[in-house]
Amino acid sequence: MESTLKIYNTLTRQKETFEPVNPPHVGLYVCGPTVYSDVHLGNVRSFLSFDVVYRYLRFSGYKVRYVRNITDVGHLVDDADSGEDKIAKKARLEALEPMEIVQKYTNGFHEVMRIFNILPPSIEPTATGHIIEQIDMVQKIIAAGYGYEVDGSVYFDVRKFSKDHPYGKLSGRNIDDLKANTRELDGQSDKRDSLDFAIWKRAEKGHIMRWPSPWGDGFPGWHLECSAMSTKYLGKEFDIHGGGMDLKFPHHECEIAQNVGATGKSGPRIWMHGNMLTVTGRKMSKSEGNGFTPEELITGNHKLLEQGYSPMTVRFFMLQCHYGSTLDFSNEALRAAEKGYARLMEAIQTAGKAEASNSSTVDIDKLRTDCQAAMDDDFNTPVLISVLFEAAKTANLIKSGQEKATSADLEKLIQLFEDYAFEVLGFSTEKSVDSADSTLTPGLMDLIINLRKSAKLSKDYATADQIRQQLTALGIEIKDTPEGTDYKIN
RNA sequence: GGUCGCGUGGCCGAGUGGCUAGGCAGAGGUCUGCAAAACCUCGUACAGCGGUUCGAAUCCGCUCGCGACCUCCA
Repeated sequence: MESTLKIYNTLTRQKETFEPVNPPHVGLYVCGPTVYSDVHLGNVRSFLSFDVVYRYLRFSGYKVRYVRNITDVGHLVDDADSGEDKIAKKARLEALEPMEIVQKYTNGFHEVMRIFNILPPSIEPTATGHIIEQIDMVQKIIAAGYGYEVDGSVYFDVRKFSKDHPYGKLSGRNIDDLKANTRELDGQSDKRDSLDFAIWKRAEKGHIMRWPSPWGDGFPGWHLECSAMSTKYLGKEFDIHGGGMDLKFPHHECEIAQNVGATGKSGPRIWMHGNMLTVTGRKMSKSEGNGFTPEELITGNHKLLEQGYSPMTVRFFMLQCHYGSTLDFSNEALRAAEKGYARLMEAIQTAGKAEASNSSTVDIDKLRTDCQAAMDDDFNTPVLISVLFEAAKTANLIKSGQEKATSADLEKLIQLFEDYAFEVLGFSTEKSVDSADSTLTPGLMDLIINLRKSAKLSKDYATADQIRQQLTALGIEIKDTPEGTDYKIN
């Protein structure tokens, strides 16, 4: 397969032509959620970005194994090593079993993914399900000389590692700067050096989540799971690793060090980082408390929200921005997206109703080429959407007879929308599907429209307008066109 | 403080040496009994100051403003 896809690689800071390690297979790993609280919009943006990456790779003919983990252990609540496991803490607060917390928020996460039409990954491994693999990796790191045990905990020796291998390349740091700027934290006395990070942590008494290990009861370090699971399912060398920009350092930097330390290989060839969602210029984050749950977004029940927005409106809104740029949330922008999305979907419906001609005045192939070029250029969804709007305009012009298309061209146009709007961008039509009414409604609407038509023909505009008004009140929009009357249920 | 990034028309947001991004809002027009929808036309924007160049929003330098990471975060 000849690749025309270019991807911006954070590691090299440039766009690179995508060449899979083992074509036509592609290994894609994305850092998943920590399931100790509800996902917020910023999380959704990240998973959405990589959903489109996954979709486009598949669409381009690759056989993609997409691994997105569930972090159900290992992140600490407070400062690094002195803290208590986030999930364990939440469990105590809510008087639940840790795994009950994990299940609850995992379910919630899946529901949110479903609502936003984000595809499930090929494998969704959990950290707790890969303790053995993680212990194994710790042992390999120790054997390679980059790990040391202190009193039941194992740390990664960053300084020693950096003598043999580059450390900090991904995030553009050098260890001397880091050293100078590292905060001195309580409870770090076990470490030989403040740059070092835990890969296995001793469980104190009362710590609920614990597993036996060669170093006593404990739990895996925060960065280890991704290294262990990506290696297990995608190999020592694979294609793409994605995640949020905020994971670049230290999380991804540590992952690389662990990979090299344990396997001799650095893991992914390409690192992709999605940028942050901001609210009035500030990063939306859990700690800032400026995010919304998806439910609040959809219902509009949040102080920052002037109204609710449908999941597809949000999806469209986010994809109108490149994944690598920050995207600022605002009601005004979301409302603009709502209208734009509706117009696009409307035009796609229109394409299906257009009449074919004997000849064409439109160039659908050009549109398709443009769509591909947009996505090939580092998944440039905003440009793709702009091309889809051109296609939408084309559809409208064909329908109104200002342009002509053969039936073959109409087919191509419909297929273009099918491919790029639905399959690649993952939009879906949100019409309220009420199966019982779905056959009745068109008949009723024809009846009503014909009544109004009769009224209009007899110049009884009062009646005609009344019908229109009352339909509008019911959420049905009447559209008079030169070809007749159409309607749209909002 | 260290490292990195950003600043585009009323709003959102692509582009990154010369060729219309696109959406929303606004103005005018076509169509219509009217309205809506659809379509057409329109704004001639790139933080500021210098420099490189035949030519810069796009490259370089400086200034101002904003942000991210350096601590769990997508």
